[in-house]
Amino acid sequence: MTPPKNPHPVSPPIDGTDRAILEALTADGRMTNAALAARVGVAESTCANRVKALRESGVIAGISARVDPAAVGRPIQAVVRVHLASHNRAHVNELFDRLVAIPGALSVIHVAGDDDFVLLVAVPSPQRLRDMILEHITSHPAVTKTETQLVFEVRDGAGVLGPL
Amino acid sequence: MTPPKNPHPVSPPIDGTDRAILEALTADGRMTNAALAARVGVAESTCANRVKALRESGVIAGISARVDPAAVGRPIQAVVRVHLASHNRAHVNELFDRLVAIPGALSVIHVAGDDDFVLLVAVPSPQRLRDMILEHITSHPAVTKTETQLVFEVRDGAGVLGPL
DNA sequence: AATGAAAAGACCATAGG
DNA sequence: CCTATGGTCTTTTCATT
Repeated sequence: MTPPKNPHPVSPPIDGTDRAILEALTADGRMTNAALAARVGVAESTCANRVKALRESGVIAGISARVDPAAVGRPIQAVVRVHLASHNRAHVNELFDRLVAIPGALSVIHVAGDDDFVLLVAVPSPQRLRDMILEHITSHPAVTKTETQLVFEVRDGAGVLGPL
Repeated sequence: MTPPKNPHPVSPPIDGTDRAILEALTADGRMTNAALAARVGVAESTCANRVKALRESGVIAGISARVDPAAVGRPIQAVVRVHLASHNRAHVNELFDRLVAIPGALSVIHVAGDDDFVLLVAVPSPQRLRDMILEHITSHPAVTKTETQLVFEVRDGAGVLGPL
């Protein structure tokens, strides 16, 4: 008999090579496979296979460009916290769908606690922030209250690859 | 005499082609230059030049892999809101530096409003969330209070390229 | 699984319209 | 801004260990 399998069908165990690949591609997602292989110390073909496996298993959710909101006409950012009256499942899902579709929404988080949703949005001006909240958020019947905080600065954190 | 120059050294105006490039690279940051050129309808040389300019001017802040936190041992996420006693500049900056260095910190936002910082963190377990907050946040002398909300789900928003 | 080597493909710089 | 052409670097595939 083989020993018990990893209970997770996806996400095969991540070894040191995989972690090094993830670190490198987090820093520079367009690094060539050749450079990546050299950096992590495996053959190019091996490296290419690892990356493919990491993408197919979803460990790498995607490789994408990060666009500076200010450079495309949205210099103001805000955190908007949304409270709901009804936690009815259909209402929550429907609102979630609406929130992610708001132009300028960067991310939408459904949370447990004081609030129900926390949004990060980027807008052209404070006036447009007000319009956005009134039109897309408080207008929804399930929303009882929003609290908005102007963003001074966003910084990426240390990320997910450090020590557990 | 040449006509007056664009006053902005960085961020030259973004035209439709640039927007299309940004959209494509946001969806797939590893698209080849040839594929990108075909998609946006310009010559490959033009496309390569546009992309280079967008990167150098900072409109494209970077191209990087997004790693699924759950796949690397951090299945629990939380939003942590941090209140400060002192808004002394040196204290704020020092705390900001500490917060971004916390292992598992995904992003740290300095805001104006009820809170001073809003963090998104990914941790291995609720116990480790508690440890993280006690050790790295509430232990700081300027922090008076934190409020933590468990994350049910994070979704990317429509992003920054839609209509203004 | 990992490797090395060879064929196919992508990229960059250059020059000219 | 487009086309075109080299030369160089990369990716991909496959037989081998």
